[in-house]
Amino acid sequence: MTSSKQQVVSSKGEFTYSVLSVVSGIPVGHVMTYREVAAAAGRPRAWRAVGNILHKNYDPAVPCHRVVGSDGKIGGYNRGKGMKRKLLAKEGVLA
DNA sequence: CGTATGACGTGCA
DNA sequence: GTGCACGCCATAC
Repeated sequence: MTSSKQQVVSSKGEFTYSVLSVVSGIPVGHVMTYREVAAAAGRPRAWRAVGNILHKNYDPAVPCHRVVGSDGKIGGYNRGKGMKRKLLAKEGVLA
């Protein structure tokens, strides 16, 4: 395969790519906290950046609505906090 | 390049 | 029980 490196990562850090990958891999009916996602991405101390990444990431393939705070509380959502809450309730994650 | 922010988390008063 | 302040990482401007 040719040589050199291919920039398969869209111009973003490896950490961002991992976070999006992990979030997109969350099964329906299950939620992960920002801390868990950051840990799964390889930076258990970067949950703060995870929120930033999701906030800037408008990728529909990333169910950021399955990512909640440590209290299982909804933080925010690039499409509307109400929408996130509705999606969680629909999946049975939220009462 | 450097600065400031951000969808947070935790501890302490 | 509640509120305030600090710390941490990465991104974007």
